[in-house]
Amino acid sequence: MSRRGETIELAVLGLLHEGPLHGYELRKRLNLMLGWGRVLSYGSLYPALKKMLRSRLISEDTSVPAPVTGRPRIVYRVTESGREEFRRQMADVGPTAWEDDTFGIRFSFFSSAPSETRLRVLEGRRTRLEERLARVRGDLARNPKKADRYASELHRHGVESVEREVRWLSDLIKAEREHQEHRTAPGTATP
Amino acid sequence: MSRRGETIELAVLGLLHEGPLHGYELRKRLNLMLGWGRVLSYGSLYPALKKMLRSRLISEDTSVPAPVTGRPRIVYRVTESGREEFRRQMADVGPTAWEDDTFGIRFSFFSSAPSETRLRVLEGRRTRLEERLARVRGDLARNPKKADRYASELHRHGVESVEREVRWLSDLIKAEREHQEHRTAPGTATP
DNA sequence: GTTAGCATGTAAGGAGTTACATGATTTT
DNA sequence: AAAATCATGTAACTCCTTACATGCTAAC
Repeated sequence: MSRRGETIELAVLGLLHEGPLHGYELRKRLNLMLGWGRVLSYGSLYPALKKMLRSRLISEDTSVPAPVTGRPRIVYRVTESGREEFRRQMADVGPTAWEDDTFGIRFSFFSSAPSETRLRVLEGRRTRLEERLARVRGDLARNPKKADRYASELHRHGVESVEREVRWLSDLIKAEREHQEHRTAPGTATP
Repeated sequence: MSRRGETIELAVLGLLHEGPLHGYELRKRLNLMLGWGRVLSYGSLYPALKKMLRSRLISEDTSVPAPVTGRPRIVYRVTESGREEFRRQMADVGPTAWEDDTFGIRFSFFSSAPSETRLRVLEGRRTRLEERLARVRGDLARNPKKADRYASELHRHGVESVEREVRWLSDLIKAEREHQEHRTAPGTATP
């Protein structure tokens, strides 16, 4: 169910909010952010930047020479339309917001999202993970002949990892709710 | 670094070792095995099966009618050359063996791999994860201005998850070594 | 009667990788 | 003298997804 989607685009938009950057530097930051195994290639980043230029989400500045090699370095900035797009995407609470690839990126920029959106995305993510746990457990119950040591060990570890993430999300949701509650007038909560 | 690679092929080969299966059933098993978010589409499975037919890794049997719909159901079997290929891949100890997508599949079929290979793959995987931890920690040390609550919270959780997986691997490695030691003559271990 | 599950496929397209191409500077 | 880091790109390709196409049976 949908693992696609402009992963890089949102991350670039978010990073450029903190200040202008050139491609090479951008890739390093992106790798830190997407981290955990994914190493983005230039063949993927540069075409993505060109595409974003064409759709006016960012603008380029070729006039800055690189300090180390004399070569012209291309510095990118978010445009106003890019800022709008970023805001729009960060306020989105559709299913794509809590899928594996996108969740991490959105979470990284959570400070830029309204508290209400944060809560919805966290809850959506938790529900998705709980659905997976339910599915795996159901399949396991219907298919109890699995005797292989390694296959079941992998399963056990997988389930535990997901359960751990669910607990992590629950803590964050709780904190987010408490934060919301002392912003709204106490005693005026929806009954 | 390389997340591609015939992920499905190895999994299909492994599953068919346990007995012949048709596409629809194969997809269900595959989804359980790759689990955790990945839901394989038919548009991905059927062409892969055709390709494997062409390269003679599997053979088809069209003569079996489906019990539920009367429609002809296509049952696949591993060929001898498929078994060879599976053995070859399961004995492989190159870097692809411990990358994210492939590691899980190889691990699932670890019973079919020689104990030596298991040990190498587990150690390779652990080393890979430790390299990632080192890289992330290094980047963090060089870049200490990260003050954003959410970004650093995500990082913390990521590091903890990877550390957990490293501990899991260490336990498995230990068990695998003990298993090897009581197979080789005791007291003859390499000094 | 309509939803869910069984069952197999194709065509178009997206997102990203690998490999190639180039070249300067700094560190080992 | 070699390797690493800086810096930007293109072309070909791969793997996989989405959407489409078809039709039957069982359960609600």
